[in-house]
Amino acid sequence: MAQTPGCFKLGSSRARPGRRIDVGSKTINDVAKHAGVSKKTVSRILNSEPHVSAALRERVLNAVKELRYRPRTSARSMRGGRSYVLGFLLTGPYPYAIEGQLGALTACRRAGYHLLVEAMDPAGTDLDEGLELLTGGLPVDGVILLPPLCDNQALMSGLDTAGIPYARIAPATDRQRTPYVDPDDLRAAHVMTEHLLELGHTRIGFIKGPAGHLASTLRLDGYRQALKDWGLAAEEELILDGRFTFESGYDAAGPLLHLADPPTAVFASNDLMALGVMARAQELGLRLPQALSVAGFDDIPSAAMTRPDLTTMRQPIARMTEIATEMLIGRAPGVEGGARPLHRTLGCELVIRRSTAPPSRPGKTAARRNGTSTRTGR
Amino acid sequence: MAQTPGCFKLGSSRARPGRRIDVGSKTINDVAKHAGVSKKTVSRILNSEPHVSAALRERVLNAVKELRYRPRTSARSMRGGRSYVLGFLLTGPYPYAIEGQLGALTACRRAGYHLLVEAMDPAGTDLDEGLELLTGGLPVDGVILLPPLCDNQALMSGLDTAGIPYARIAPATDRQRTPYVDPDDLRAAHVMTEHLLELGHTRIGFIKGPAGHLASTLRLDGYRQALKDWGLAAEEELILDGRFTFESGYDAAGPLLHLADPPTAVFASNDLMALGVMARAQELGLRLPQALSVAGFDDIPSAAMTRPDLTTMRQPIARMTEIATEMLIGRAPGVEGGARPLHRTLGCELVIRRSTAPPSRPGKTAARRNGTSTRTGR
DNA sequence: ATGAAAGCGCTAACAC
DNA sequence: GTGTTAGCGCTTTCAT
Repeated sequence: MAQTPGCFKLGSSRARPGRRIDVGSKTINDVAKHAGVSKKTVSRILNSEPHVSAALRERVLNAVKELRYRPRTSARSMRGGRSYVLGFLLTGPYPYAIEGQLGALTACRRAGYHLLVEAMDPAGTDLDEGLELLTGGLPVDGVILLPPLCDNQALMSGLDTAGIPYARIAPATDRQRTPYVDPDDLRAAHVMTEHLLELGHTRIGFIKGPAGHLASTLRLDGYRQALKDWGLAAEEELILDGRFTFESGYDAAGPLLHLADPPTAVFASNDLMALGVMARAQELGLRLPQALSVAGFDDIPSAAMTRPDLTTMRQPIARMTEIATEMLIGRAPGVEGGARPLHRTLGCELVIRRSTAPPSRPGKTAARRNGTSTRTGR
Repeated sequence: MAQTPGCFKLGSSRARPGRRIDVGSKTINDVAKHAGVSKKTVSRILNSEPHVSAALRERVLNAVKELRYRPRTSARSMRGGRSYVLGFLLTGPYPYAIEGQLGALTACRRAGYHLLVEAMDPAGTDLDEGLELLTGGLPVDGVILLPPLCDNQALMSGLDTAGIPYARIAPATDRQRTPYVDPDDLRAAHVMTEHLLELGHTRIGFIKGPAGHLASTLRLDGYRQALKDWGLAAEEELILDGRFTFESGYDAAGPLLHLADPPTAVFASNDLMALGVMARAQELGLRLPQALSVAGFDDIPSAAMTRPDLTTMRQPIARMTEIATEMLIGRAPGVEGGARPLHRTLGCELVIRRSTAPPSRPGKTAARRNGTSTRTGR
């Protein structure tokens, strides 16, 4: 069979039988000796505790650098209260999960934390097992919750009971309960609607998301608000139900496009539905964007790859999780974090592609209210 | 400011100041006392070491269950050689990364392991920092390497030096070096080409992947092989270069479709390029699939969401990482794993959608060799 | 402001 | 087969 050097133990000055993880690594004792101080002093400095003279601090920090010393997390978490590990829960193969992890990792690396992923059924049937994983073997200092887990009551209660802090991304319920970061859906939908209005559209269809979903509500509100700001009445026949799925967009497009006076543009409140609308429109023989402008929300990878490519709103997923992670680390036990804001709302970015264009049969021009903006939010 | 129950410490019988992770948790001492045995016996049983009587084993296992005891990973890894943590390296927001994590987690959970993610620049500029993360703070017992990291020589050498085992997914180089799992690209491409042949196509274009990429080579070989099996000559004018990107597919489609005798079908060796081909074809006014069949490879999410939706090959990413993880765990230090196979090749699944159909202007029928198969490989 | 000693929960080594 | 002892690398007391 094949050789597998990747799997053999490699020797080292400190290697002992059965100890692979020690390869080349220094301990706090080595640093203390090298700097001529006690272990405790090194520890104090590494944990930025008070009562250390600047002189010693520098000496120790130098020794740390020279020896390329990194404190063993497992040893720290034995005596101390922190594990320096954060949990990231995965509910399924959603592309935004990776982006979220990348953001969380940015914050983790900066703060010397690690990120542990665990799979968890969104329905929460394996809740107990999942919680045990988070608290049992390798207890985490905190958890980052993305939709749909961020609105799972049972999970949140379980975390509360276990005493594990958590920060949420775009939570729809119980918003005062924990720190969270969310996108400015209302403003973003407003901006997108204005984009369509500026193009000259006045009959703009809207496909809603599932009821009870906060983002659904906010995006619809933003749409209504923009129409109102431009002196237009929202016509209810142009507002259809959807469920944030491709199929629901496809299904809603039929009735919408068969209206006696059909819209010249459709704003689907997420990309999946927008793609569905485009698919249906093309099947009906409509040329896009001439016969129909379509706009989405989310900027999923597919958005850039259909023809015409989709105008949409990009959410700052990575930034949101990064900030949420910072909130979590700032509030981890043993760290002062009282001054940090608990909530943060981030703007979205309008990505104009070729699925939106001026209408070929323009309606009466709407009154434009103000200038163009590409960034929404603060 | 808002209340944040998620962030307060909760009391517990064993809670001490600064120790949150102990909430409600039992130690090996509790179990030993409860079962009336020594710590070591419990330890032996939990680590399935030999020399324990069945009677004690049961008693201890019962105590473990009753007390809901889970050994603290940090304590185990202090004394023992294992950390019970595996590393998963992220190079960017690729959708397959999540699928891979899910597969790895399946194997991890089964074996009591945890999965730690770290971001690593595919170019390897932060290689040292990344390796330090893997070996330093929370040392991992092994790493799962997906493309493109699985062919990064510097990274592999670093892991070898650090003595960290790794298993790879679909490695292109140095295949005898470590355990790996890969898809049967050759056979899958053969099956896809046959699908097109069975539909009646005889002029089938092929868009290659980047040179030096093993999958590129194998997929091209599969295509050539199938043509040959059907008694057709591969025409070089139908085989164009690509780089596995949407743009490269789009670019290659132009020359291909402007040929004097253009193909009636195109097999792009990945979905991104297939989407590019479709986009270009539609811009040229071709109706799909009537005027042109397009097939891809990978089954990325977008494949199901373009119109017509894309016929493609689904790779068993989750299964592959699951198996790779098992290889890794089986070979982790302290565990016997000599008998396990080091390499494994998995079949892909042909997903027939509406982008492939019989040609509207059929060429001379090719000689069919054998029956249809949907599953490739073993 | 600094250091010495104790001990976290577990497993390796060595008794018995 | 089973128990005892020691100690992993760190942080916490508590002394100085």
